[in-house]
Amino acid sequence: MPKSIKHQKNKVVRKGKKEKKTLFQSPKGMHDILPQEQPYWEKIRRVSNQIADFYNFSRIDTPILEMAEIFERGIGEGTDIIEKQMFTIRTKGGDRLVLRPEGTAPIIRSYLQHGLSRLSQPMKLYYNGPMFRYEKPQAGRYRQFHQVGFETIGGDDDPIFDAQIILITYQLIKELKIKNLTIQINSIGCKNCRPAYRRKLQSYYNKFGQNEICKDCQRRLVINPLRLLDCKNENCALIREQAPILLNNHNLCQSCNNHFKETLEFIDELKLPYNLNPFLVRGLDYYNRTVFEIFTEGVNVALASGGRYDYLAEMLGSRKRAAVGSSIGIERLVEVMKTQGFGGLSIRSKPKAFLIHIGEQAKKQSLGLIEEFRKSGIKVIESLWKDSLKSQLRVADKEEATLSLILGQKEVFEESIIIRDMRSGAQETVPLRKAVEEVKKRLK
RNA sequence: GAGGUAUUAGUGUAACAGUAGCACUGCAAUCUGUGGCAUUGCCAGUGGGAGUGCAAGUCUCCUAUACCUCCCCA
Repeated sequence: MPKSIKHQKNKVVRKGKKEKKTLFQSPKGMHDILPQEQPYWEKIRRVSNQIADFYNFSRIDTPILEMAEIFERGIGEGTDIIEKQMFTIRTKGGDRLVLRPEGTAPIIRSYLQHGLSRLSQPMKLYYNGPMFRYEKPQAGRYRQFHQVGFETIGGDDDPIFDAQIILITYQLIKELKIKNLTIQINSIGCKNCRPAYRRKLQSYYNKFGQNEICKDCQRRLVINPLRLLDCKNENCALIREQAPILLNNHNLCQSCNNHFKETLEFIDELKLPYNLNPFLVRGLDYYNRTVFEIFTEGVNVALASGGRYDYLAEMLGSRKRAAVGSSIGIERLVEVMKTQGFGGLSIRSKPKAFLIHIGEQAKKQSLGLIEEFRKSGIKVIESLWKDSLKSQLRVADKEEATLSLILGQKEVFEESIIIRDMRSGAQETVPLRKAVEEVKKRLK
């Protein structure tokens, strides 16, 4: 029989037998956080809680959904986040709700709504939760992602608040043993000086023809001139070299200049590794003055970013209130922790003892016996579905139990139990009613 | 939103258009009262859909997802 026919047969048989089922997947750009990844997340939660507690930041949680307008007013109509990246829901009552694309605007909304400005100022708040942006996913860029953020709201605009936000953001990342961090920092001025600078920049770029400036920059020139400074195109980079810079020539007004200078002085004092980056601009409209991003070596996206946003409260219908904050991308941290070999993380505590049963009677008593140990705070695990002593011991070994407790037919009859030291292999039979006490003694 | 690459058991990988293999993991037996080692066996796979062809993991198209360069951003 020729091969070909045989193959054909096989194919028919295979297709006839198996109807292919398409399994469901998580939505595009949205991921499960599996048990083996949880230790990283738990570590980040723990470190951020500790840092927040030490620096006296109180936790705040706001809804996942907010009125769309909060972001439209705060982040800015011209930005990608608003124009293309919001998941929008229309309620039956006609409200436009969105899955929050970031955490700061909702917090200001909450701060204003609940009159937190009447408590002692500044209000120091932190949050940790999922954010949503409808965009094309890539490594380090997801449709659902998580941020931890710190906000200092109210009081005056003392640059020491800027420095403290930068410090704790930096320390949080450092605490996770992420190496070679650098802080990029810049000041983007205020309502008084930025418009003039923006015009200056526009007129500079307008000197160049369409052939000299890339398409993106031609668009930026109209929509968001500050972003011109950010372009990665080679020609544009050349042009940029001669561009007016905010930090020079009194492009920043006197008060912004002083504010930035003082901020840097505090950071110098802390000896944080920063670079003055006059080309750093942020995509969100609400920023003014200090802006910063934190990077680790070898990753070209920021792990964290933030800045001052004194106008946000005003944009949301209140009066101007000094505020500065930061947000940290948890997925990006996890990714770096993995690649930089942050090992040895585990959430579950190692079991102290492992209960092995042999025979029906022992199996019947085992759940109750484990409860005795739980009451005494001793972690006892088991594999009660397995019947053979061997396989139960094998599991005990794999789970790295210190002791094994063997309850067999003979022991049930005698009301005793065997305690086996898993390292030495030494074992001893003790009365069952003294089991907890004896295990405790051996665990010391 | 624009271009590009990839997708083979749970994981990591191999296969010139011609028998889908290996390693780890898991399960089990060797060994129904003593683990780690070992041996043997078992479970499990070409993302989905169409096309070309005697024959498709391999070629073509569509689709889904992931990733890369942009846009933008945590």
